[in-house]
Parts: sequence; structure tokens; C-alpha cells
Amino acid sequence: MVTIKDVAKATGVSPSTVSRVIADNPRISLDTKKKVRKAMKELGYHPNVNARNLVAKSTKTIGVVMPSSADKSLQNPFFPEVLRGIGTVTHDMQYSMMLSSGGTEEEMFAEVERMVYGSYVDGIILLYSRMNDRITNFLREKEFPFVIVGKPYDYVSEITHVDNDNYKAGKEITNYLIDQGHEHIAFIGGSRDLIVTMDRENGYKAALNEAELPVCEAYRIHSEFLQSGGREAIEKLLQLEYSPTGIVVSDDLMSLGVLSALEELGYDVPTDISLVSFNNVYLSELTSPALTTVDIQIYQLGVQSAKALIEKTQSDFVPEKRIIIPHEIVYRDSVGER
Amino acid sequence: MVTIKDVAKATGVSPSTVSRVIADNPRISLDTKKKVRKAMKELGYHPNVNARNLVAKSTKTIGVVMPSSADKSLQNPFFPEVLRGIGTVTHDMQYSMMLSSGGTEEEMFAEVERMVYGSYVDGIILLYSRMNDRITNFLREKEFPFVIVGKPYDYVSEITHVDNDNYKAGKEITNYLIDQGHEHIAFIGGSRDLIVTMDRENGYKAALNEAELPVCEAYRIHSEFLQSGGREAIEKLLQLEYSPTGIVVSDDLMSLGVLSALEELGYDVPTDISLVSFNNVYLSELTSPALTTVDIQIYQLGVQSAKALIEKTQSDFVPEKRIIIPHEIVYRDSVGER
DNA sequence: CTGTTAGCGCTTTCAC
DNA sequence: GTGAAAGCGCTAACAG
Repeated sequence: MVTIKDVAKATGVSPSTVSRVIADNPRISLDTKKKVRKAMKELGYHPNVNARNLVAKSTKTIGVVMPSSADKSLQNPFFPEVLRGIGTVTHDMQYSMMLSSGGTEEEMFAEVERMVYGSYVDGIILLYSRMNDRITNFLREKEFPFVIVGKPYDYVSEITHVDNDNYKAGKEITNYLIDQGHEHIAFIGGSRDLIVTMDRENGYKAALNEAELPVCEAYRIHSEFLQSGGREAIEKLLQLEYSPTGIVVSDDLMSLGVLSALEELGYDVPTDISLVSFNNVYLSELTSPALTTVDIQIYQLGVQSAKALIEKTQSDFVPEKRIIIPHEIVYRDSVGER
Repeated sequence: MVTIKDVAKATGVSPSTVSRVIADNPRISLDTKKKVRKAMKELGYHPNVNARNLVAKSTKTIGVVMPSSADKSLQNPFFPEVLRGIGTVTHDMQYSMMLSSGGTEEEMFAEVERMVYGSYVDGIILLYSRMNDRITNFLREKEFPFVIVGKPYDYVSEITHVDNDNYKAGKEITNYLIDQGHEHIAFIGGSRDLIVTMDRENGYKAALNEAELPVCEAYRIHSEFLQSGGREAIEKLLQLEYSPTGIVVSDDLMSLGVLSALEELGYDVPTDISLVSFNNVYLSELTSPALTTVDIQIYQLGVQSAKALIEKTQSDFVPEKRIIIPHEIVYRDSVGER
């Protein structure tokens, strides 16, 4: 391995001078800089991060925590897309990205502890937000820099987070259904203790309330698996006295399941039933019919969260606590008029 | 930050002893071990990775390189799933996982260079395999430990890789279509220079050959985007004199697109046309009809690649060069008899 | 503008 | 069984 000393020797300067050249210190003459840089090229010198991190007390690495891989939700294309956003920023700023896995909650917690205590990372991005999350609490108590993609369950004004206005989005997309003449609108969402689900559902309820349409319990389904158990739930929904003519689904991937369930039960979308959902991942244009969905700009969620976190770790600069990524409804073919 | 010295002082032993306790060195008496461990707990000591890595000349971190995020394929649920597999192993072995992003090929290459030269990682897993890949060549020339998920373009007997027998899988799934009475079978695949595509396509061709069915150029479509451009391609396919009654699609996500194109063109699957594909990601059971697809055990691909890589980096132990993960056809509802 | 020196936190000979 | 000391590769005062 080529070290700073080798470069120093080859150039006839001291190691510290080389170090300064690396840091592009203005107090070094252009001449020596050139000389040193040339030698670095020739010798194939590359700084050793560990040595640097050790003294700098910073790793220029951010940890990214995905939700427990136990549930199927990990296969959601949402994740590669946020990662892509985060990756762009880390790359641009010469940062690295450490990914945390962990099957069980216990394992995830252990990983985070390791990252934090072992000085693996300068900060952490949480790619989920749920009620009473142990990791969130830990990070908060330790005052370790972190940002949440989504809305924190509590301490909303204290924890930096990058989110959509899911309440508003839920309301808007429901209103769209209402505008199209729908009066019986159901909601199908993921796990109840995910904050996204809650927000979108609340938006949905608000829209119905304002339109003076009934908000009934039987119209709201929560499930993670849409293949078998989900089908039954939908079946029940459609056997109600006033079966819904429109459904708000909290996620594109779920919509796929709903779509297939409806098809199998002999309902046509959008003729018999209209469907709207959230996220606008790639597959939402591949379904048939293509989904009318809320584009939440996943990539931007990633970008902004990484930016906010890095800002946070670098200086004591305090970024905005709540960063909202605008959303937009993408109108496609899954909604019909009544 | 609590260091090894603090623990030493608190216990009344020397730093080196503490270090030995951490390494669980057998030459330390059980008594002192207990004493030291107690102090570590109380003080909340956690070893600093950077310091350790610096002297150990190992980072216990593996780099994972995803394909260029430029193309949509990144949204493929394949990726979270391999990552999950890799994550399980890294977690179990107390390793970390560094994810590499990069929009352009140039950026990706730069990232890999940084990881390698900067001693960021002990080894690298490549999550794609394409012809004449610069990164692959670089890693090979530098003799840096790496494994490919998929089959290398060349040096197959030299580069450690974890793969399915995609040729065989392609043949089997095509044979299944043939067994069901199909005689006109098309192939729709992703980018031509992806090795997976080539292998699966070759298997497809072999099956047709053996069954003495015609293998014609017009029956083979390559595309990455299935929404608009893909639709036209399929349309053409179905206007041929002998339009296919069965289609082998190289990936579940693509199947979604094909499915929707067919539906829009008024074809029913599987009544009019049968469809088979590869991967068996979660969404393949959510489509309608649910897809008959080859389960390639994505999770296992991840697990085995991580295992092989770590073995490789730890000792000079040489793992099997070609590790094959068995596949299995999952029969669902997208195929009909002729 | 550049060199000298100390030290980041840890491991690892080499003594005893 | 344990301690002292050196050093991993780099940065950052402090001199000059």
C-alpha cells in the first residue's frame, strides 16, 4: 500500500505537506502542489479512510436503515428508489452509504447500536416510521444525528424528517374520486402502526367528512399481504349493502393485489370500480389499467433526507425540521366517472 | 468517547490486556476477563472500528454494487431481495455492507475505485453482469476479492460467481410451454448485453431446437421499457402470420408490462396467450393471472454470494468458482393448454 | 510556505 | 498471565 510517506519521500517534502496538498490547503505553493500531485498519480496513491477517519473523528458515511426484512414490504420498489436518491447525494459529496439489514427488530437494533457506538457512521437515515419505534427512541436519546423518511410518531417538531404531506395527498386523491361522482369509497392500507398509513387514511376520512359522506369502519381494511387474506377482505367489502364504487389504496404494490383480486371476482376497473393509490413507482404504469396514483417523488425523498442529514452532521447547522416533498396526482386509467 | 484506556484505568489493568479481552485471548485469566467485561459494560465501551481497521488492515465491510441507476431496472424488487440475503450474512458475521450507487457508468467506476483504493471494503459483490464491464475488468486486474451475482461474461472459470443455471431454467420453462401444446413461442427479454438475458434466451432457443420448432428472429424482442415502446413491439409480434401462443419473458417485472399490453390489445391470458417468466418476486403472485415463473431464490443468491466473498477475504481459502443456486418452476395461472 | 511532533484508538510483538 | 512500547496512516497544532 502506498502511503503518504512514500509520496513525501518521492517528492522530497514532509508527510504533512502531502497531507496539506490532499486537503488543498491554500498555504501550499502551487509548485509543490503540482509536484506532489504528480507523485501521487505516479505512485498510485489513495488516502486510507480508516486512518483519516480515526483522526478526523468522522467517517463521512451515513447509515441507512430499512424496515425489518421480515415483512414482504421490503420488496417494494420504493426502497431501491430512495436508495438511488440517497446514493446520488452521498456520491456527490464523497460520502459512503452503509446499509443496515436485520431480520428481526432485535437484530436491527443491534446493528444500529453497532453503527452508532462503533463510529461506523456520522448519521443515520430511517426509511420507515412506526409507532413507538425502539430505534427512533434510541437515536433521539443518544442525540445521534438522524433523519426519518416519513413522519415521526412523536416529537414531530424535534426530529428532522423528510416527508410528503400525506394527509393532504390522501384528501386530494379522495376528493378526486368524489369529484368523479363516487359516494361509496373504501380505503385499503398497510400496517396500522405505520405513520404513512395513518396520515393517508386520515386524509381520506377528512375528505369524506367534508363531502358529508359516511365514514364507516367496514370500509377500511388493513393488511400487508394482498394475495390470499387480502382477497377475502375485498370480497367482504364488495358484499356490503352499499359496496364501494371507489377504493383508495395506500400503496402501488398493494394496488396490484387489489387489482388482481377485483379482476378475479369479476369486477372491471374502472368500469365497475375505481382505484387510486400512492407512490407512482415504475410498475404503476405497467398494470392494467394503469394506475391513477399520487406521485410522491421517492427519489427526492432520498435526496433531501441525505442532504439534510449531511448538513446536520457537518456543521451544527440546524436544517428545517420538517421538509415536505411536494406530491402530484398522476392521472391514468383506473378511475371512472359515476 | 469511551476508549480502551478508560476501561484499563477503571479496571487497573493495561490497555493491551483490555484489547486481549476483546479478542477473547485464551491467555487472559477468567478473573480479569470478567473484571474487564464488567467495566466495559458499565462505562458503555464500544470498540472504535476505524482504529481497529487501521491496524488490522481489514474493514469487515463488503461493498455492494448495483447496476447503473440510470435505467429503470433498479426499481426491480430483485434488488431489495438480494440485499436482504447479503444483509443476513453480513449481520451474522458482524460485517457491514456498503452500498454503491452512481448514476452513470463513470460515476460507478469512480465509486468502486474509491472503495478499493481507499480501503473502504474487503471485497465487492457485483449485482449485475454484462459484456465487457469496466468494473469487472478492473477488479480482476487488481486481483481485488469480488464475486458476481450472475455469470461473468468471460473468465467464467476464474471469477467466483453465484448464479442460477439460467440456460437450463430457460429450457425447462420453454419445454413446459411446449408440453402444454404450444408451438409458436416468443421470447421477450431485457437488454441484450446482460448475461442473464443471453442465458435464458439460449435456453429458450435450445428447447425449441430440440422440439424441432422454428426459432425465428421476429419472435425475439429486447427492451427495457415495457410501457410504450414495448407495447408496439408486442403488437407487431401478434400481427405476425403465425402469432405466438406462448411467450417466455425474462423477468417478472417485464411480465407485468407484457400482461398489461396483452390485456389492452384484447388478448386474454392464459386463454389466448400463455406467459411464463423468471424470478418469482412477490408481485408475481399479485398479477392477474398470477404468473407461472421460475423461482430463482433471490434471497439465496444474496446469501451465498456474501458467504463466498467473506470466505474469500478472510483466508486464502478458495471457494467454488461457480456456485449454482437451484431453481424451480412455480406453476400458477398464466399458462393454458393448446 | 513548510517541517517537526504528537496523537487519534487499537493491536501486537517482545519482554518479564 | 500481563505490561510496555511501537506503529497502523493520517491530521493538526506549533514552530520557524
